[in-house]
Amino acid sequence: MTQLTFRALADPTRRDILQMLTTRDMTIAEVSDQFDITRPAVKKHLTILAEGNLIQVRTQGRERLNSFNPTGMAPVLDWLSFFDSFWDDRLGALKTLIEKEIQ
Amino acid sequence: MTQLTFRALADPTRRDILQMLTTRDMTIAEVSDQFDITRPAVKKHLTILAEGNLIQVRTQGRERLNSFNPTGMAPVLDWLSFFDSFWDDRLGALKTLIEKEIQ
DNA sequence: TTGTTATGATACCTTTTGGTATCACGTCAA
DNA sequence: TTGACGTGATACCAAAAGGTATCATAACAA
Repeated sequence: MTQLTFRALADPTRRDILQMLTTRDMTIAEVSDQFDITRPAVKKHLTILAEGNLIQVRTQGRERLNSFNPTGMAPVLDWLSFFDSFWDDRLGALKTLIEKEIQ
Repeated sequence: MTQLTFRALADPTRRDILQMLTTRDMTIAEVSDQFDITRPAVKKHLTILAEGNLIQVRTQGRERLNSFNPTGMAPVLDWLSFFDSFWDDRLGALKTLIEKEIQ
């Protein structure tokens, strides 16, 4: 669902969390340490990110490791591609071409 | 402000309005005709889109024409470019290269 | 001038959102 | 086994979001 992805990206804290998770997988506690909000608040953000398919969670003992899921960004990229011709024709055309070539 | 752009894109109605405005400039009344919500509701959406710098408004007599502003999407593209290496290295590199060439 | 039309602005309501405090539960180590 | 630790879940709160109804204002036309 495209809406769940955009919703997940609408909050600045969640966007920051997402960028953090690109450096390494983290537990909730580790993520919480980086922000001035409580762990339950971070948990809520992670839940919304998971609903938007932007992170994946795997259990390891009593820890739960959260990792960035690049695939989840696809709906946003797709939606944005609608506007390709507006910001630059050449770039848009090339992007389409390369994306086709990849498959 | 990046946040104002993401906030503007978070609502599905606003995203639809934006796509509509790529076909032609429209007044509030014209936009309202396309949705099942009242004109004041549409006005609110247009205000938020304007705050996100995604549309521009010009007065023409007693009408106010709303037009899509492609430049406003830049903060989102910039933020997304952070993840370029994740979804495809070749595409990301090429994009950066072309963007530089354009300037 | 007067009525219609296009729009802006305000007040108000309900739901969602972002946050805290708190408790319950499973897991690891001594 | 017992205590500490990491996490999930729930209840609750204030603010923001999305919506409607309604009124005010400016411009066009007869």
